[in-house]
Amino acid sequence: MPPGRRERKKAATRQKIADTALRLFLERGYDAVGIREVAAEADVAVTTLFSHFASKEALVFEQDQDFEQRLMRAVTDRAPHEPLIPALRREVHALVRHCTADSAAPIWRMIDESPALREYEESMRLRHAESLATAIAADPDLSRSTTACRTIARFAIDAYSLAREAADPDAAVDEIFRMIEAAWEATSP
Amino acid sequence: MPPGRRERKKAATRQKIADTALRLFLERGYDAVGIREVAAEADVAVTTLFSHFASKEALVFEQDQDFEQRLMRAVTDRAPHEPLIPALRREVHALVRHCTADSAAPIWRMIDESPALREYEESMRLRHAESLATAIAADPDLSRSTTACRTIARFAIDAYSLAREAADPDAAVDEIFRMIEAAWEATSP
DNA sequence: TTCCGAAAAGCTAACCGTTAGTGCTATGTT
DNA sequence: AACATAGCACTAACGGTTAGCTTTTCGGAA
Repeated sequence: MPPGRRERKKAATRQKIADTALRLFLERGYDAVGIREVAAEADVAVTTLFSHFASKEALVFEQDQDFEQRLMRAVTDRAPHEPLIPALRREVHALVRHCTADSAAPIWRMIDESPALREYEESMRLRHAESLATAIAADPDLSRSTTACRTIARFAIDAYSLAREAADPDAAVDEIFRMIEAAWEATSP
Repeated sequence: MPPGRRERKKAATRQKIADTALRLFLERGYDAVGIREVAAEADVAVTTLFSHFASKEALVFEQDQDFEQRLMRAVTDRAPHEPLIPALRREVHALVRHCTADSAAPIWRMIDESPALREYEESMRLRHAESLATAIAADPDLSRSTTACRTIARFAIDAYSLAREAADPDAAVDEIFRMIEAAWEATSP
């Protein structure tokens, strides 16, 4: 059954809000644009805006679920008997490249300049680390302690976060993952 | 010259605000107590409260600078030629014990129950990691890359954060630091 | 001692993100 | 055709935070 008119309209409203918000934020700065302004420009009521997005920050990180699912799939969908760490490294490489692409630069500059957005992203990363830890703990090939799984998941997210800020992001991913590889091997029986 | 009356009064006001806030928060819940209420109970104006504390959350994490300085001193004040990782592990052990002591339990329960406080603490941890990374990078005995220093600092903070939530915090610190030790050795030439 | 400049504290009034309450309108279903 | 419901709008408010301005209090110089 194809999506009905109702769902299409809802999706369109959501998209229009997100597009309008991002445009205004990039034009005039995140902090300088109020929620009431975004709603007016998108021609919706403030309450409608908040029925689509849980907070002002969520307007910026619209597709953060992609991020989370890609990390988990890097673990669950990897080839049989492929070791964990290289699979994770490959995915983190891809994510970092995606974030450091020239087209994404203005958005990340905006995020860096707003403490509220930075805090929100930090919080998001922790959620992602928890999901990743669950995926790792669920793999029967690995069978490490809960603490080891959560630790490696945090380390992988740290790699993403640190590499994004490094002068040479690609090299930073490799450098950090050499450390993560050693940490992971230190947990095997 | 000993501190004058002015500074003593200022410190007393600050302390009274912090004590009142913590008492009210523990009695009736962080979210259930408003800033105006804290100010009234401490007998100060709201603006005075905000001249002493940057935010409502900062009322709870009053002495977070202690935390930051203890971590940095564990690096800078360690015995000559003492390796880095054991010194860090010792300090993280102490910090975790301090936070998981019975007397601190109600405070951490309150923090766990409030998303705003959790986010604030996450943000604090990142700041602490940056300070720690600076201290590590400044040690001439170590001479690792900037990325390696920042990575190890993050890992140490992760250890603190993860161990605090583990069933056996002491054992978790040891387990995670075995991983950190391996990661650190993977960076030596 | 007296007086001045500055720091601390106060008051008012607002801004901004967010939510509850209520009702209207369009859509999918019977 | 009629009903149930999801989406949206509007108003009004709440709570954290800040700007602007006045008053009090202290430290030191005259």
